[in-house]
Amino acid sequence: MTARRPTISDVARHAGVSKGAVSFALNGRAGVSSETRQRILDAAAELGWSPNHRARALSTSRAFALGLVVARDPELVGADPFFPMFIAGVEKVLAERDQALVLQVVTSPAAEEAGYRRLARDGRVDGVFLVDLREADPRIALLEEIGLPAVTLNRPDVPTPFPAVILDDRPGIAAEVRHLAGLGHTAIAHVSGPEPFLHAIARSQAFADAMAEAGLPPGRVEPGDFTAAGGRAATHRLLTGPDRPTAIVYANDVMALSAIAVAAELGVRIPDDLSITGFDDTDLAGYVHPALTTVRADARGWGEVAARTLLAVIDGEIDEQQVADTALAPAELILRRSTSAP
Amino acid sequence: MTARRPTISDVARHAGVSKGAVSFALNGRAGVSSETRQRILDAAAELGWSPNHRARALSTSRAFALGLVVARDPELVGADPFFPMFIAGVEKVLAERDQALVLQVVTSPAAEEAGYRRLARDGRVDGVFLVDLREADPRIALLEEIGLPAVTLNRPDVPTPFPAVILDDRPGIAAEVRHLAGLGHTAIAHVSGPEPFLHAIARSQAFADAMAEAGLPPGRVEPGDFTAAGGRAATHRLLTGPDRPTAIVYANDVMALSAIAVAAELGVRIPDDLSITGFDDTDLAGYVHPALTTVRADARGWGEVAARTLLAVIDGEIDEQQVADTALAPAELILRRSTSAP
DNA sequence: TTGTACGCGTTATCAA
DNA sequence: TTGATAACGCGTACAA
Repeated sequence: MTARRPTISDVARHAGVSKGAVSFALNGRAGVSSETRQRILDAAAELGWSPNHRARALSTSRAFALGLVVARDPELVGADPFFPMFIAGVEKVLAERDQALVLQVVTSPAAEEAGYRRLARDGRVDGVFLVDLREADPRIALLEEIGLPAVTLNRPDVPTPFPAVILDDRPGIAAEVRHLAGLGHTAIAHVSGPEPFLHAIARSQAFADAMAEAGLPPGRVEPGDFTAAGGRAATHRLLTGPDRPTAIVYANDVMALSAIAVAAELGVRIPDDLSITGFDDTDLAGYVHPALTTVRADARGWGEVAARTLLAVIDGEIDEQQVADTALAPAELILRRSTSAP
Repeated sequence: MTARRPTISDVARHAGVSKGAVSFALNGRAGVSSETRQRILDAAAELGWSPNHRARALSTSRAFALGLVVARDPELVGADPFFPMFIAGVEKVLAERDQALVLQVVTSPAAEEAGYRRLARDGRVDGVFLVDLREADPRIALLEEIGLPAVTLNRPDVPTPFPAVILDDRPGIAAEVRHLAGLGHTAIAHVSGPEPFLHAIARSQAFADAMAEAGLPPGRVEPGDFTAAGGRAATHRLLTGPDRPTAIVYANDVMALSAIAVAAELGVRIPDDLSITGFDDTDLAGYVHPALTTVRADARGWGEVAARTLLAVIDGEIDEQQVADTALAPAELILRRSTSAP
């Protein structure tokens, strides 16, 4: 027996009413008396009816799904605890609402645009999360053009019709610089993240601002790329160049962790000769020698709030004009052993 | 102007044929002469028609999407390069076929079952990837029950109707043990992955087998859990207990990397006093001190083959009875600096 | 090749 | 206000 799944018509027949009445009753809409409503609900329960998602999607022109397009190099994604945590947060909200998450991983800018267009053309999702915002991010205009709702993680540097869910990286970096300055460091350098990313830029900016606020001369900034290889190269330049810094603030943990090896090879002791700080608080950060002082953000909470916000936008609860940004608690400093007085 | 999207009826009208003819023509099916077919194709192109995914999904009862339910702790996912790589491989295949990937991250066994059931009930996906297979994995029976096609990554330890895509972990571990034995190590220990995972068990088994093959006494095995904390604890037990090993084979990189700190704290030099090997070749592995000897598998290729296989199962191209397993090249040894003669 | 029923829930229209 | 009827979304499949 194939046990055909009961449809709304079956329920209607069973309850002795029309299809339309069933739809109203099941969606809690006015238009049916409470007693027939109950009869319909009973019939539905008895038959074990559950809505056919595809039929609903067709008739309402909704996908009941949200999209996430990840354009980072997968190597880079693997070293970052952000994505799994963020997605776990998103998932928590979506599970409650019977929504799904459609994930795309793309490896080129062309594929990225194509990815969003395909998601929109096929009506695969009702909205998307815009992560890893870049300078003059072309996706803002793209999504406006194709009419796909979105929320951005942090605020873009271009006019945007989309609400932003903000988790400010800067206080974390500032706290690190203050911590180092408080220990007596004056020659503090920074290894940044890859240029186009707004969060990388924000961290660099926060570094510069915090240095100024601490009354210190601007520190050297070496470009990094969030990878271990990039962190190693940048660290090597800093430690072998003139005016060796006594502390380095890294834009992420992986780069900071790679510095431990460079220091060991060059005979530079951490933290005695060199203090280092990371960003992310990866699983490993607390289990290296010396344990890494870093900064932790609530990526999971970010995912939850972003998901709720995006669903609200889709449901029209948030006016696109009065873009209401939501701010989360900023990243917090985790003091460990990789920092000490110079 | 809302520019209603052209439907198949519009195309039919434009080409002066029936809806059915259009459907045949666009799907390259027989039933229309090649000239009317061309006329229809021209009309479709002129109107800028593209199929309405939702309507197609409803009438064919297909989702045109595949599912991936990740039941690992998100903390654990973040430290593992497997998922992003695997997903990138999957994505490559799906993009070509206009399929989507629906991702679910769950944090409890109950949520896991509910996740699969929801995916099936809502017809969200046409099939799923079964990753992180466990002992007597209940998902095999669950998926059979709900009739959701699947492919498993590696072969389960219970009867399965699903094809397996195999990437054997064991040769990688065996190569590590042979390498260490070749260097003269005899007291080799193993820090395993968490019990229920079949890949963790396979690695432990491979370790035991390789030790026997090398003519060595069975090495000590300490349970790990793939996390840095677990790796640290296990390493500490091994290095402070009796009969300290001269080499440790870890079931993953994160645990091996955490050993570097333990060794440093105990004054154990790597590799002089202790050789260590990892598994995964994470980004950081080559950038610690000393660089980690480990094993690398082609997770991206795994994703590609798994996706192709799953689509073939869904399309009925693979007979469920004659489960045809596909084997990929096993993981390869990456020799670096964390191993040397005892 | 054509015409049309079908998949299934939503919603506008209309009668009671 | 309650509820029935029918149109709608759009492509597929089968009888004619």
